[in-house]
Amino acid sequence: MDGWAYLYEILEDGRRQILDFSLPGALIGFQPHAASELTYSAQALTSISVCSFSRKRFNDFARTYPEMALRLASIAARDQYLAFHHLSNIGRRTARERVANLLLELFYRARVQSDVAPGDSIDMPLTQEQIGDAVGLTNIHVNRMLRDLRLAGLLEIIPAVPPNRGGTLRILDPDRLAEEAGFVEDVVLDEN
Amino acid sequence: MDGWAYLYEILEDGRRQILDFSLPGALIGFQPHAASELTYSAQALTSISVCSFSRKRFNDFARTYPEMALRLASIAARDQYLAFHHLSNIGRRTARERVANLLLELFYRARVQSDVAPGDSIDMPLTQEQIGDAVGLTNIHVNRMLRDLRLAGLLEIIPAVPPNRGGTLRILDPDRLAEEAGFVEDVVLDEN
DNA sequence: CGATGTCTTGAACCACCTCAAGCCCGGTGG
DNA sequence: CCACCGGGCTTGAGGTGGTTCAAGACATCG
Repeated sequence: MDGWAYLYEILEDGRRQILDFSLPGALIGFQPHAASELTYSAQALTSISVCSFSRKRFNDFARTYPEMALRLASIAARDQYLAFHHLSNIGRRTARERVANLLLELFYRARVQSDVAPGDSIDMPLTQEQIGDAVGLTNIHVNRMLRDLRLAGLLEIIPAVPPNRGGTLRILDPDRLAEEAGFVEDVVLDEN
Repeated sequence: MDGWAYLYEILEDGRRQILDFSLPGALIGFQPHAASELTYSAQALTSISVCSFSRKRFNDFARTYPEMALRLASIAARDQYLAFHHLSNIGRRTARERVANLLLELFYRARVQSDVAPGDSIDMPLTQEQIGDAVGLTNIHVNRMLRDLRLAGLLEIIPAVPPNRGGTLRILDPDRLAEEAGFVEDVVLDEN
């Protein structure tokens, strides 16, 4: 309902992949076939407030209100769609494109759910290491890419310090950045 | 209902990312919010037979049979789960691990839906370039990794030649390969 | 029999990683 | 108040995993 979190998976040897970021309105942990355990988990980036459901009662509810179940399927499909875009991003783009793409995505996603003027800045409580783990890069290389993007006059980013402090992103030239990153805005459309 | 296909996305400049492989039983193209266009498409790898639904009638059907809608949500959630694993694979694993992981995943997925004995070989009508596009590598490097895995006595793979001809994969030592790839079998559980 | 597409291998290159050092800042304890 | 510490940012230098370029082999197809 409020705040940011991220979903991640840790590999055997400690490597971490961030799978998605959860902004207000997100549905996480939905897994109808109760048999299997989830192999990924979630971590809050800010103070967050959530609304939790009992899995069983949630399923019963969906069964009696099919419109609800369809909506559920719709949300899952959209999340999968987003995951597909992350796949293309990580699998086939350069480091620079990857971070630009991620930042644009977060920028627009943050904007749809809380009206922010274009060119404005948003709260983005991410550390460079987290950005790296989301796009498959080293924190160090993320740092260099951010520097380059900053020097190119495309964005301003002020770092997040750990205990809930700050972290701000301002996209100075959304169109040019989107051009460079091959970013398409529709990816991020509202889940309605 | 029969045959293999893959879902893929083409970037502006022609780079291709394969997002998922569709085996018999898969549900593809489900996108309830009819507004937006899909930015990815599908391509058959073999002769396939499919069963198609009108989107509207499908939604109506789900509305009257809520159990069906829930099942839909369940499938979508599972597909998302799979996409997450692909993200970890591409984002955080080495080339060798990536191809090993993909081959193991396909091997087990092919096995659950058509009973194949363990250690047996399966039809796998993939070209090395397609493997590369699925795991974010060059066809050339995929070739080297396959050679290494073959020389390590982990698998045998015979290539697929384009018009529906052949393509076979035999995993010689599934456990050792899974160990090396960090592969967990549950990922691939039946969608029931 | 040439054309096409894939597999295969070598050699050179480069994008990104690893290692290492220094900085800044906020928090903590003396 | 200051010394210290930890975590994140920043930058440099060197190494490497994977790419790019190039060439050849082998099958299938018309």
